[in-house]
Amino acid sequence: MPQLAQPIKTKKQVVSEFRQSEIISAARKVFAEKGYMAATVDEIAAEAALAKGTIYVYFESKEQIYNAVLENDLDALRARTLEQIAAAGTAREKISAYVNARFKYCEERRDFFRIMYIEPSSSPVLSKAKAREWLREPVHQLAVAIESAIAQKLICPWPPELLAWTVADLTTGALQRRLAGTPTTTAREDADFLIEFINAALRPAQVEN
Amino acid sequence: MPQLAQPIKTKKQVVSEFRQSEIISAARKVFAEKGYMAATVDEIAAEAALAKGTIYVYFESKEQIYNAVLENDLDALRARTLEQIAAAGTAREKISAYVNARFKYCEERRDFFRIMYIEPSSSPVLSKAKAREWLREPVHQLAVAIESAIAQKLICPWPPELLAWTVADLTTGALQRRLAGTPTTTAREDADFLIEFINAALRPAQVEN
DNA sequence: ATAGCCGTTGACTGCTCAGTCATTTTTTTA
DNA sequence: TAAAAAAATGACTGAGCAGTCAACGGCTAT
Repeated sequence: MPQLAQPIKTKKQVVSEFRQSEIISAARKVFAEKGYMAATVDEIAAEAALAKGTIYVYFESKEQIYNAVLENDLDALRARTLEQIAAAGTAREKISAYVNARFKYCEERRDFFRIMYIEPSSSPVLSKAKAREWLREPVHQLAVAIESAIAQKLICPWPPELLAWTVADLTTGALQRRLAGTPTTTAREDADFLIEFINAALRPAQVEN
Repeated sequence: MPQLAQPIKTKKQVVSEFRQSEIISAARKVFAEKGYMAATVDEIAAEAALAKGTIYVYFESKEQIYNAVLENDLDALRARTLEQIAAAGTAREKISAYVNARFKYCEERRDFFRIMYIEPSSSPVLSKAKAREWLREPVHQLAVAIESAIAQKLICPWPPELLAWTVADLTTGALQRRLAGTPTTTAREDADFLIEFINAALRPAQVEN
């Protein structure tokens, strides 16, 4: 029985993970189209080119599949957002990085954003609440950067947390609008507008000395 | 047979409308708690203290009940928002009026806003799309006012439509956040922050003459 | 009082779908 | 190549629920 010492993952685990990610991809597509409730496990199985029974070998329930999709994508989105924020220098640049990261990810992962924003959801595990949870850390990072920029009098002294959430709201709102209809503007234009708009609000008030 | 000439509505119609509004109220509550899919017509019936059969005398389907709830409340919200915008003088005041009208209505109609914003929805008639439709007119009114204020050089020349939608996004975002968690700030504080923030972004750029 | 009308009722029907599991197919091992 | 193990399958079951309808009771008119 050839027992290789190195591999941490057995072949079984590798295959299992591959199947899981296949199922997740299929599920993402179906959930994005139909929403949680209207999507059926049979449809997910068909999309994944598997029988329903196979799905239940890798996941315990429809709800677990849904959670796996969300957690998978939310994790990636959060990681990328944090990375971009960290790479940026000033508070203004970090805000810009936040907006751009979200816009970029939204373009790449249309289906995931449909689930998050447009989706007729209705899962027992409110996706809205989950999304907000995953937003907390990036938004907090923005707030920290904003706070220090205020201390240095670089920007207008708005409450940092509130301002950071406002940046998030503006981004979310713009993306939702883009996903809902057929946008007349490019993503770049929308993102640039937001960034300029926020920057305008951040200008320190003219001092009347 | 006493036939009063005046009444336009027959007794039958009055009773019918009364029952419909009773059912709508019950349905609003149940839909806000459970979302469209998870809510059952039996629950709505129980909440309205009626038998399920009676519900189907006044509405054709669960979907029709849902539409009735949304249309009823969206109509009222739009009417009120337009009214407040119209009553305000300057563009800045109109923006202020918009934000305040939404905040006020949200306080009064918690359940309706839950359906709109938090709700695990999943109806065949996407409520998100409906809400956006009903937003169009108020937002357009803002855009018109903004456009003329820009022409008068009262405010910074942002694209009017985009700016108006941004005001809507900020309001929606703030309200969603309030509904999702237990807010640490008062509604007044949140609304005032938004209004000040927007006004700051609208300051005409300092001219370096 | 009583006949007839009409709003109300809730047990019932049919359908959809999540989740199961005995069977079949594929892969591994010897 | 054959036996054993593992993976995949899809027909089936049971539960939940939208929508129906025959029967009921309370009100009105005579």
